[in-house]
Amino acid sequence: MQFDDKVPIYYQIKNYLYHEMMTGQLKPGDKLPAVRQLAVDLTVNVNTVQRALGEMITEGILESKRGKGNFVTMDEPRITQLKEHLVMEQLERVYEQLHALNLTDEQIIESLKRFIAQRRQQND
Amino acid sequence: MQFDDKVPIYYQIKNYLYHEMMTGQLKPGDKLPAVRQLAVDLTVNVNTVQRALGEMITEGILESKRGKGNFVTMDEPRITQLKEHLVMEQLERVYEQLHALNLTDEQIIESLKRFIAQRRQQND
DNA sequence: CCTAGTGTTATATTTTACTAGTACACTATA
DNA sequence: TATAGTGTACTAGTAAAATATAACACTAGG
Repeated sequence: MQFDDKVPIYYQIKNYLYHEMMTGQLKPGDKLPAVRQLAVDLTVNVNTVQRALGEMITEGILESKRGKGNFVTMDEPRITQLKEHLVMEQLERVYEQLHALNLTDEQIIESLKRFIAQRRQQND
Repeated sequence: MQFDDKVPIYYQIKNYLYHEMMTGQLKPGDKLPAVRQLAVDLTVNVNTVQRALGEMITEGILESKRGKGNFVTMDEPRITQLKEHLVMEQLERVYEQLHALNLTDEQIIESLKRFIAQRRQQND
């Protein structure tokens, strides 16, 4: 896994795991790889992995069973709820920032549309 | 001024000054308050102010005249260019994050629209 | 000239976030 | 009950950010 120096590794690990869950590669009830194994796979320290998992456990999205492993919660609504929360967080941040740059609501929407259209042409 | 612990103070100072410029409270050619005055106003150290201003000078958005003060550049296209750059930065970040949460391009646009609509009802 | 006001630079210190190493605690099972 | 596999906690090292303090450099005006 490639890490971006601008943001903490543990945060990127969380994002990675969120992504696995949102794309269904990690399903409710699934067991995660052992923390030491994850640490090896991601070439980071066990504590860095633990830091990420610890926060997700606090969020109620993972459950840890000492001696057994870490598991994705069976509480599916909790997962949906988390996703919505994460989306809202992102939207609030970008809205606040663009609003601070003196863009109107309409300009914010338009700029996002243009960005995505432009991005499509280039990549996909 | 209120600072958010999650992001460096010097960075928030930059954002504050950007905002002042984008909303026209700081116009091209305007003189900024003295660094020591800014430090007092913002209750931070002179070096922290200098760190923010230094980066903005490197960006070509501010000009410093030793013994006189710091001034907003007269190069208006540079300001426009910077604004576009800042907007793009925000859009790229939010797009990447929401895409990672498995939202399609259309869903991303829709969620932003809904967010703004909802926000309008509550506040304005 | 001298002085007050301005930006600039340098150094040391403190604080905090992040990461790492290591030892501890629990579970299953052979 | 021994052992391998698991999560957890404690402690320390590193780097970035912020501060404190001071000295330096330029400008304008008396």
